[in-house]
Amino acid sequence: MEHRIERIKKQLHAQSYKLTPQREATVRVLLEHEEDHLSAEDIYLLVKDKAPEIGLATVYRTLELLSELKIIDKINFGDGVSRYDLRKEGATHFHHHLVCMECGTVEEIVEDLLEDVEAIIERDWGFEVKDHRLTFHGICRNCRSSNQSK
Amino acid sequence: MEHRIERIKKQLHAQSYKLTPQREATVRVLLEHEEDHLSAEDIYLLVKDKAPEIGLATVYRTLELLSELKIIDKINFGDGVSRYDLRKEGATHFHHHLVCMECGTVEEIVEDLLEDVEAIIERDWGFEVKDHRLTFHGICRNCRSSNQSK
DNA sequence: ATTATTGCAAATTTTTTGCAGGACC
DNA sequence: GGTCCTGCAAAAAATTTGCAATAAT
Repeated sequence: MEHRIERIKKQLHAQSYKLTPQREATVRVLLEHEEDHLSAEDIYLLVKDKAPEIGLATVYRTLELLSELKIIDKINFGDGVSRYDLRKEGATHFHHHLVCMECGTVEEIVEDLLEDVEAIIERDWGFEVKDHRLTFHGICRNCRSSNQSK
Repeated sequence: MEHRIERIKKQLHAQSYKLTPQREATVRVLLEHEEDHLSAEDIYLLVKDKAPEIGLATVYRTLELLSELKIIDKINFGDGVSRYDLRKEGATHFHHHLVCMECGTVEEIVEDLLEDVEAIIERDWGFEVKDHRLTFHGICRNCRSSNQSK
């Protein structure tokens, strides 16, 4: 945990940004909720516990900064809200998501799975892939088995 | 063009919705701009040419209805706006997109490409895939070649 | 000192809702 | 007559901006 904060601090410093207390509090919330997919508002409320004087605008500004530095990714699951997701350590590509249409759970997939597809895109479309967003919508394992027993 | 309107009309009637003049005007705009990825506001402005008395709220309501019936798909490329994209005729899955980070052009990919990946998701995660969103971010063919000549 | 960063309030942007009036069986 | 649909205006939700005050180097 602490070493991840250190790493992020270095990434900021490398671009001459500072890890201010507000930014650190925000990063800590993101680390502590790595499994979740929090909105700016969600994050704001959680950060307030650590740093009650923080403003919502600062949270937005911090999230934007972290996005630019590719420390987090902004993602949208179709409700009107942007959500923010920490990149996995050392990952160059954004991970994938399985959104259950029944219970709303979001599962993460770290495996690449797109190597072949990206090769085709580069070969047949001449498009140089830098990043991707892949989300599957469907029914998760849990909902499937509870449906069956109905 | 006309037969596609007819088809959509039938799809609406099948769920006992009507293809009102406002809805038809909206669908026509979508058909005429199939290559583009218009926002609700964009669509509103274009529909006003055909049906000047239409209100923005009606456009939103129509787009929502068409989304529910899977005639169009709502998509978000990371700017703050939702965009709407007609499904290709007979397509069961949403098509993919290549977004150029340099010129902003959005290219469409109709080929499935995800069959293998979806099989893995179903097999290894027990997740029943119903639909997906796949967007690649990178540099398009055009920008790559003009970069090279610099 | 200079520059980056913050909190607050106000402004903007995008989308949704309430409701009275019309259209359509 | 009842239901679906519409336009308008107002409201709500999400995000951004301006600016004066503060913190860091």
